[in-house]
Amino acid sequence: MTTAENLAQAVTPVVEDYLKTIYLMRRAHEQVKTVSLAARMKVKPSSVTAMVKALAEMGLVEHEPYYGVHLTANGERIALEVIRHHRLIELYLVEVLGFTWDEVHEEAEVLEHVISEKLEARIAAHLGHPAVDPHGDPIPKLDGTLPDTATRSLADVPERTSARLVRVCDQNAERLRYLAGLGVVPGAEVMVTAIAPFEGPVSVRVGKKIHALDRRLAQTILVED
Amino acid sequence: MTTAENLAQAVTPVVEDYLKTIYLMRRAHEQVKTVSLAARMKVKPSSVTAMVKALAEMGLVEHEPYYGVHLTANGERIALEVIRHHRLIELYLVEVLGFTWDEVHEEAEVLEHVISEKLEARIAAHLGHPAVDPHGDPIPKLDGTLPDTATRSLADVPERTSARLVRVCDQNAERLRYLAGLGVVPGAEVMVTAIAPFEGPVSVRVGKKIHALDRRLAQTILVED
DNA sequence: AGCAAAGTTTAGACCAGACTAAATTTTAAT
DNA sequence: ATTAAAATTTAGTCTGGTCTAAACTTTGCT
Repeated sequence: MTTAENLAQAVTPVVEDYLKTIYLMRRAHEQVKTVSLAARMKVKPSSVTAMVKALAEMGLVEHEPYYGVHLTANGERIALEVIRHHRLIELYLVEVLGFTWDEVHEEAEVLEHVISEKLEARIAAHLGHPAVDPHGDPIPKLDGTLPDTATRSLADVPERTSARLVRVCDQNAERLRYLAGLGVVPGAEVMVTAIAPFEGPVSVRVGKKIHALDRRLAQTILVED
Repeated sequence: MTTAENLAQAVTPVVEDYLKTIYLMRRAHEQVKTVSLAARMKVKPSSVTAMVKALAEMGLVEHEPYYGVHLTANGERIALEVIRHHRLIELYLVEVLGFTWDEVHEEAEVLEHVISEKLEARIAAHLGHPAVDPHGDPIPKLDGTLPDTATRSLADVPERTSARLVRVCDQNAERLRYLAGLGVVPGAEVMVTAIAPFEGPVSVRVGKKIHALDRRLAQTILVED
């Protein structure tokens, strides 16, 4: 505080969104560069340049041009808080208010920025301090830690092997409805019956039916290790 | 749509707040003039001038300088929607998540602008389509109507008469906690034991205890007709 | 090593919504 | 009828966040 950092800016919803996105991209082992961040945030690269500069001045990120952005401890704390809000809200909407898993992302996307810590606490308590949201995404703990979930995808399961689904890393509503229709949801027990060559589809048996899933889609579906 | 009104602006949270405030002030029979609206919105009068001009261009209000602002049909529709959100959220927080009535106003103040119509519907259904919020404030119906509640206040009840409390028109958290501590909440049955002269306090018996309430406070407490 | 493509930043504009300070208009009190 | 006080508006500035267009830097391919 000896330096002239008194000019601290506000952590607005937009700032929270940038931090959240940076966190999630790094977590997914993507490079967080101006262009890729712009694509994720649906803004132009020049807007990212300006915002990253502001975030750096707030002490929330560090930026190495042409290399990437990463969060400081403060930035990460905020990102995890927002992600915790998001995932708690998603689960609450499904468990308590009867939403389906394809409906909750958009709703949580705005609510995550405006709920108080008190409301967050009540929601968490009401849900019994859950570990994962309806998509199987882990919910950051209050202490700012985020446990890892499985990293093995359905496309990595050997043919003729069973696996229990734990997570679906996709927030497209139509695909989520499609998967739910097939019974492909966290918790389901499935058998991989075939994996076509040349990046072809992955066939799985759910109950008595067999469904062929596009390889890229199968890669977003994670199974228990 | 033949005129050049295609330049329609967005109904932002700030716009919603102005409309809501204008509605509530008129409903309370207050004049809605630049200065009084500025005081309510906690902005400077010049900001109100600018915003009222914008609202008028959007067709949401009409403004007669030195006389007052009033809502158009469209403006009123939006105002009532926001008030419906606000009051449903307040009740939900109390009934489902264990909030107290003094905690919910601030929370609802931001949530009211961001919940979807779907979430509003789920909340209303979950609560059984309630008529009033925790303060006894009526909840606007889906059809855009807002039933009146009682208009007689505790200060209008004759001495040595009983009355049932139906509404507390105060959103100050400390006063609400104070009143709750006395048992002065909607639904309570009280007896007015004395009304002091010269705008003096109103004494009420709640259960076995007698409490003296400031006249202005008593006037915010409405009783059944 | 040279050069095009890709990535990044700068410069300048815009919008919403607030502000201050100054001007203007209306009201109300003598 | 005058005039002081109150109310309102105008003019210009600021901030956060976006944009386009143009410039600049790095990377990577031949």
